[in-house]
Amino acid sequence: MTDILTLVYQNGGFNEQEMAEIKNAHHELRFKKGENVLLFSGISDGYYIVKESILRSYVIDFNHEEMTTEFYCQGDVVIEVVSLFQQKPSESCIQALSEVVLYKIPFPVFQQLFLTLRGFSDWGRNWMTEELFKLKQRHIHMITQTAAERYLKLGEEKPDIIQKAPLKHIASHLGIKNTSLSRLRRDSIKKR
Amino acid sequence: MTDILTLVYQNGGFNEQEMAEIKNAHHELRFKKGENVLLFSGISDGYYIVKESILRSYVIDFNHEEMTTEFYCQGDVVIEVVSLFQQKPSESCIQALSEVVLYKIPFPVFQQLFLTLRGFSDWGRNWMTEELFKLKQRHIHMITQTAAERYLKLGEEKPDIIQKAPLKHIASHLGIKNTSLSRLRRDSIKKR
DNA sequence: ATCTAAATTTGACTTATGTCAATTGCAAAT
DNA sequence: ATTTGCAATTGACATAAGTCAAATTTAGAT
Repeated sequence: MTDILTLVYQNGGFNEQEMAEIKNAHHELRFKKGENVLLFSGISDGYYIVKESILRSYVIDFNHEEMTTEFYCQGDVVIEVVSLFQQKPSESCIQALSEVVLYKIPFPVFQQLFLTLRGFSDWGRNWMTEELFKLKQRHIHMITQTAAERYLKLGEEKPDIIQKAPLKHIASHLGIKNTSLSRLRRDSIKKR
Repeated sequence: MTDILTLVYQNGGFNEQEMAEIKNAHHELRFKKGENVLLFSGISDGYYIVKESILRSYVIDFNHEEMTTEFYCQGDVVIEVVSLFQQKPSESCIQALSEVVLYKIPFPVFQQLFLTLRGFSDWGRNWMTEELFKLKQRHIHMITQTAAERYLKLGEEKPDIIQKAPLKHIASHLGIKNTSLSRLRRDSIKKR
């Protein structure tokens, strides 16, 4: 099995020594189901990558309901961008959806890498660029596709989530109510 | 009247000399109504800031319809992020909604600034960070608020747009059909 | 293993927004 | 000033998703 960190950084254009330096900056960390990697109003203490299992990030919306804004699977970078880069209180909460294993770079080490390894800040900017692109795409999908189409799409992109995450979190992430997703699932099974 | 560029860069922590260097990198440029600052599949040739009037950026969605993804008003930074930073063909098109005056930094100059002025790349990262935050907020609003609420919000944040942009563009930006926005406007006037 | 609370499912009904088609308004080009 | 075509409005009806409440299933705690 190829190691996750190699996959994550493979397109950064790092040489062997740089790659080793980056990898060494990470250490493994576990969270139990339901534990929080980052709390509301907490200040991000580092940068994480998912080694195993799934997490979600959520906010409390204007109707005082939880809304899942992101799911994280193996290989995903787990960041609350504003809180990490500007060291401000987080607007969202990041939570393990089951026993989870992460790689962490603590903030001071992260900052150091950013300053000393030119390629690392480039890598970071590219990551942000892609993130912006994905958010724009998501917005387009939200507007132009039905909930059923969005559900199928999530299933293709993150099959783990469809299988393992609780229905209510998937529903809020898709922008529909639990009841609607429940019916959606029933009906899409019927069709087959 | 305070000059736009001062406002745009005031929180970047630049000293006077740096500020002057940045400002000097810009030059003024005009576009006529309907002209494109960036075309589909074009490669971004620089970075723009709105001096006067309004623009929009749009994509062609899965139903082969135009969808306005962003409006730009005075002081806004006009970028197609992926195309600028990765010099890839643009997925969207940026268009002047009337006679428009922009400040431009041509790509090579932009890149130079990025490399030589430490604070400029920091400024860029902060801009991206905020952009990511805004996109997430927009997503939350799209899910939790009604079209009428989103319309009012746009009116508060970008009153210029509500007044000057064509209804159909506002509608597609809000994620509703022209007909629905037309009715929305009628009904909200009635209420008063 | 049992109990309890939370998550999911389902039914009946409501609401926001979409669809389609006809009409009117308006602005650019001649 | 007149024409022409796109933009906006409106009516009648359709549909996706929401609401509320009850029934059932599931997972955690004891």
